Amino acid sequence: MTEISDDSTGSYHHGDLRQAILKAACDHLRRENAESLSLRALAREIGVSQTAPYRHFDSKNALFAGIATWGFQILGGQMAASLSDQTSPMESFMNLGRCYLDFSREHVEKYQLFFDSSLVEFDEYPKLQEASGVCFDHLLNVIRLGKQDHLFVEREEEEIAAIIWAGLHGMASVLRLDHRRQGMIDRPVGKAIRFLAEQQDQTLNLLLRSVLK
Amino acid sequence: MTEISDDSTGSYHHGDLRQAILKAACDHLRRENAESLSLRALAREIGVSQTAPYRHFDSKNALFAGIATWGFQILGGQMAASLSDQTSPMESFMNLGRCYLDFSREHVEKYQLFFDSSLVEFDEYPKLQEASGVCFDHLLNVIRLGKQDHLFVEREEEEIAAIIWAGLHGMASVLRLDHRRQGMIDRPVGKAIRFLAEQQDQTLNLLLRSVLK
DNA sequence: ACTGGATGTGAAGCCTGTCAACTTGAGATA
DNA sequence: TATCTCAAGTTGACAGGCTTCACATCCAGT
Repeated sequence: MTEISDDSTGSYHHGDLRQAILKAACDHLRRENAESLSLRALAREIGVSQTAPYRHFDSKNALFAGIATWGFQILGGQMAASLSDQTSPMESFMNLGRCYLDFSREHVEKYQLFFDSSLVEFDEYPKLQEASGVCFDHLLNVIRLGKQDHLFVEREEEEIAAIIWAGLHGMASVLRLDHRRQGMIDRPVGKAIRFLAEQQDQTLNLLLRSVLK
Repeated sequence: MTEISDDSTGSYHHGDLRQAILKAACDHLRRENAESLSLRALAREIGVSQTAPYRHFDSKNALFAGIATWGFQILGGQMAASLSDQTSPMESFMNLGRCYLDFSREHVEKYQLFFDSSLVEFDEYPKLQEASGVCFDHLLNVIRLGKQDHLFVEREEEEIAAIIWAGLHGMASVLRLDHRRQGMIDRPVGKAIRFLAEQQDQTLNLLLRSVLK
């Protein structure tokens, strides 16, 4: 500590390698894809030895699980925040939906892992299950509020949650295609995707209609 | 051709290697995951040299694109079949939905690739775009029928299609989790998934409601 | 019979995930 | 202060994967 801490100085210990890896991995996933992500390349980029990441993640899959867990934690926080201003159940519902879609857009790389069971095996990571459970509970809670006001069709709360969740994920997935499929821009499917992107709020409203009384 | 064609006889040409690779790859994807699929292993399994697959697929990604294309062709066929028996637009709609969900269940490995842009880059494979376009057109056609009967909310047909498509994909995605997440079986989210699985038709109905007048 | 294009082979280069054994350094303890 | 301990990082190595290139083999049409 006698000198200014300097990145180029090869200090043996990184400081917060775990977080650095998570961040670098996310950056890569945004630019490239999961197939081409390599632990070695990440390590090189960060300026650390090839095997250093293994001190923090048991395997490449564990890294993906770590990213997903991080994602759910962020999403959970944003959901909680979006629900904090007390409003009607209906309003809360819309806020939650916007929150979910915003997250899926702003954290594409994390969101993608939520549903990619070829990269993340939920069963092996209790913390991941925990974090995702918290998010689902937020949705359930809003539905319970709505049920008190007899807003919804006569179904179990979990079922209504599942339908809304599916709808939101469907929207997120289709919207995601927007960035990638330039080739379809002139086809009907391209037009459809653009509609969804431009009229998100109204689509959210329609989605809600499906479970309203 | 003087002898009975015998698998153990090392005939230089395989006959239909391309199809054999597609099939073997699908088998693997059903059992394992995309990350662990290797062209070499496939070749070994089929009994052909490591590099033979490259005569039929430019790269591993091209193989995935090939599988996805095959998938869309099958789906397109099944959609067409499900629409062939003339019924009401409403009935057609439900048939199409069931058809989509059935496909996603019976061809998990192909369906998965439809939305996995880390494995398949749509823009690079015109045939893939073509095949997926055909499927989307089936959906559009049904919606046009419904519009003639003034069934739907006042929106462009592409927009209605996008909403239904998103809903169906959402359902398919959530249902897919059923197989994998044993650890969540006792959590609310597990209950939700089971609901969706057991009451598919009613959920489809709800989904439809969202775009009905 | 011949020839060209499609299909399959073998060797080689480069990269990756992962493991085992080693080193470093920062903070606790005496 | 001197030492101990242990998480964090390093080195080197192995097995296996993708992909390319030059070459071999077969089939179809002339």
